[in-house]
Amino acid sequence: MRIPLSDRVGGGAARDQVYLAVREAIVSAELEPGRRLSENELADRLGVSRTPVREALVRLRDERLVAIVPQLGTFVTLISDDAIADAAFVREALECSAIRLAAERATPAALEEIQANLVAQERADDEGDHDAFDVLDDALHRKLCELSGHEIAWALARRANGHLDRVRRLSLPEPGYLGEMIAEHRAVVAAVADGDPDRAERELRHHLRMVLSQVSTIRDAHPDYFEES
Amino acid sequence: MRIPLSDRVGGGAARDQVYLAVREAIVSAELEPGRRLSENELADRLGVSRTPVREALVRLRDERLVAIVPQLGTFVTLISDDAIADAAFVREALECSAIRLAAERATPAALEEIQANLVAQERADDEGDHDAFDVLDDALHRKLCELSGHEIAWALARRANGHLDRVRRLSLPEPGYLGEMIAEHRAVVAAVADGDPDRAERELRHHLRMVLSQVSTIRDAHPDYFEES
DNA sequence: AGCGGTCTACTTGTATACTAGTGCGCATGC
DNA sequence: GCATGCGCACTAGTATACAAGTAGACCGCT
Repeated sequence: MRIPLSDRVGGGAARDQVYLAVREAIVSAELEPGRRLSENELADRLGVSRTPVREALVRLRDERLVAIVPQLGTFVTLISDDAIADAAFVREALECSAIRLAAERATPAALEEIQANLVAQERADDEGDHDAFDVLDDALHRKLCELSGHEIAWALARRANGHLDRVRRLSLPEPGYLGEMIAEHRAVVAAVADGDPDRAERELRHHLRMVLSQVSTIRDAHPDYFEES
Repeated sequence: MRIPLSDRVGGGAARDQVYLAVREAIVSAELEPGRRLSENELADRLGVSRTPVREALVRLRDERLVAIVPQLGTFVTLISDDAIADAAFVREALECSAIRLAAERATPAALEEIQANLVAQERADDEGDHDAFDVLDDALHRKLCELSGHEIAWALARRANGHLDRVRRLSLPEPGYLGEMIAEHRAVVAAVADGDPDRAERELRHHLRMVLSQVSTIRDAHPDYFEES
């Protein structure tokens, strides 16, 4: 079982790879909400020992994606309205604060990079590549946070965003949905380019709340994934 | 060395106690910035094994209070202007968003509890009990976040706040400083009680920025604690 | 048949053993 | 005396062993 580090795919340590793998599995609902996990099973499946698995699970617990019950088991948390509301609140607070600064500090070079991202989003839309769009979406929001000088805003928002990410990944986008998202992105970016913090914040807040509108749809499609409130 | 759990003071697991103990030691500068830590030494000192120590250190790394360098050592981070700015940004974003909701949702019962806290703050000021004031200060901010319905705002703000906490704890308050703080607290609470989100946010933002004014003082007193920028 | 106690198999929490790698010091050669 | 190279002691990362506790199945009793 002792595998040299160099044989492991990816650059990071075992703990980080376990974290990424399990998080992706949870967010994509490959590990469905409510499912019971076992540190031993995960360790076997990923070819590592329990130690890095445990450290990864602790991080996921901080994100409320798993619940660890001593002497009983570890479970994928059910999607909860409270957790979704908290995630939305945190993300809105952090990103909207960040974008105000971004609007004041944006440089032409950065804006050019962002424009290229928007073009790529449209290409992903044309090709119907939903996964590529998600990656570009994240990259755009991250870039906007970077512009504020507080990259930590994105890191925290992302970490708080687990429950919302699950909703996003579960949703099968209706035709035209991506186009709508891109239009909102453009509106936000335009306000930043104009150096208008108030408008940028308003547009972003509107944009961030669009995702919430999908929650009820997903809830209807997968009631067993949700916590009863 | 195998100590039964019941013999350990406090209610939490070993990992949590290690976390609290080490965090307190760092924030109070008992473990001074730049100091090298050793998992083995900490484990011996606290009477536990390396495992819970490691898990605690990972959490502290997330808060940027320690830096873990593989195969080399773990170090208490130097206080950094960037980290302070990030902490202030995050705290301002989260708490100011929360207090807007708090101003809309505050109940008479909660306001009464907050008033009692303010009275206790004044008693602490009279008695010159700075530690008690810090506890009450935290309790007040936490309560205001709770009122918003997003307790997570306080949890995240606190976790992001490590570098600022160190500054706060290092500062020897000048006479009248606590009185000023209490006056600002009263102004914030009054705006919340009036149900005025805009004023509450403005007052809180002003209040949160006061702590920053102490940074340069501390930097002059302990230049070796700071990262050169 | 229905109920109750025990026992097993599994869980996480903690402790310890081992691996790979780094820096520092000391000894050796110049 | 000084520079260089080797070795030791210590580090964090990972693997494994042990401890404590829970749920559920199963067997015996009423």
